[in-house]
Amino acid sequence: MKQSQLFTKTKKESPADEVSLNAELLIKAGFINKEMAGVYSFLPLGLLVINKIENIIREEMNNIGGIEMKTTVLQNKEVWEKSNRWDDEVVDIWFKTKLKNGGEVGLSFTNEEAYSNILKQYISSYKDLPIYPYDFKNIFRNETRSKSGILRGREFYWKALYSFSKDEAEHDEFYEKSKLAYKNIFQKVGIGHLTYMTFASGGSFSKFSHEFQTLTGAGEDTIYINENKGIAINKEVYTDEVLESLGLKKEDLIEKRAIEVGNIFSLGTKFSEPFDLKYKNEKGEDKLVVMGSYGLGLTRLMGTIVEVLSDDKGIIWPESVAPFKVHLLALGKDENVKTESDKLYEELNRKGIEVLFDDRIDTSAGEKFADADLIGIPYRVVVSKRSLADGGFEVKKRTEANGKIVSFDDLMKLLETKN
RNA sequence: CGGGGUGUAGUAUAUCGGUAGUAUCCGUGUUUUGGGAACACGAGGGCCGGGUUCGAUUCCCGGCACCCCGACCA
Repeated sequence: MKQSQLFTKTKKESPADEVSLNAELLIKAGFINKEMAGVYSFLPLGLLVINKIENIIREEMNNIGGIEMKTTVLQNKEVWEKSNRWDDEVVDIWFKTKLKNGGEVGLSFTNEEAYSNILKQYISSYKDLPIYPYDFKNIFRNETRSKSGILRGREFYWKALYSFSKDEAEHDEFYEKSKLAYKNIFQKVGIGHLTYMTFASGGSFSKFSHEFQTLTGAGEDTIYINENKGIAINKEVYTDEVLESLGLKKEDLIEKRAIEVGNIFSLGTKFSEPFDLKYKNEKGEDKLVVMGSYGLGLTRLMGTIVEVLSDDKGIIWPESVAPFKVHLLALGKDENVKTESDKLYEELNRKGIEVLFDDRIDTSAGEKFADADLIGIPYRVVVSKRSLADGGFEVKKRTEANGKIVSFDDLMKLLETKN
């Protein structure tokens, strides 16, 4: 993409109405636009990042048997009454509205009911199980206080998978697989080293759930981590009994602030009962389906990556989720610079290497450098009179202080290698 | 939901009970081009409603919006 065609512009000043680092950087760099408190649009650059994250998650979910679909945002009141979660006294984060004909609808804040209701039509035999449907969708929660930019919004984008298994054993097997898939996801998006699988409360569903918590001061949770074992305990279940059952000792744990980037739950028959979600086993007996839920907020994950990976100049995207792999800067109005940078741009596109080309004519070198640092694309390639005189193109990683001059061929070789 | 704070050009801010200033951004022109270039000219502003006052952007009341702390958080 040519930067001259990208309508977003970077901002020099930090927004006055945002304090959180993720919102500040993402707004300054032109990834998101604030619509109201806790509600953000994703601009071209932001959408590219979300798409990258989405594809990583999709790949991992498909690997463990997930099958993608799409549930609706508008929710049927009657369906939620079955599980007793329509009442505002029970769930206080509903956005609800009226239909013109007088009926009521809600905007989905989670998907258990929708999936249970749909799957009831298709599950009737043990031969139909297990199944693992999931979707990516926008979710709405009427939070009394949204905060921290895109870390806690009223509208956000998430992935939710639900497991439908014949029994506890089959459920447990998938549950363990999902843990590994989640670990892979966080590893791939570049925050694996800061993300701990954390024992947490299972709420009203089960004794425990597992959260994936990324260490950051911007987080909302306090967890106790065991660095050697790579696991943690949420403060909400930090008791002697739990420590003992997990074989952890207090003296090996360190208290940290963290943000929950994913959460997996065993649901048991909490939803299959009210929805009468049963199947016939081999003996012709009716059995309740055993369920699990596996959530992951993509927008929160994107915000977390920014919180954790940036410096005083801007964002430092891991290559796996960066909007582009290469930021190509053409400096000056020299004809050779134009010719060579155009040529390089075309060649990168031809090879399928994602590139943002700063082809703006009247923009100074300093401004282009500052923009490149702020936007945070992994590789910066400079074409200028000076670089050409020195023998080619200057390439610099966002994480490095100084670049080096390389020839056209060496540059292509470098950028073609998979990391 | 409890507490605290803030609303002034697109953005960031200053001052002020009496013609609202600066930077940036935007437009035009000239000179520039390796770390947010320089000069000139130009365009652009007081959240909404009420009150006090000769006069309110400023003071008072109400509303709305936004931020922060806490509560909450499948």
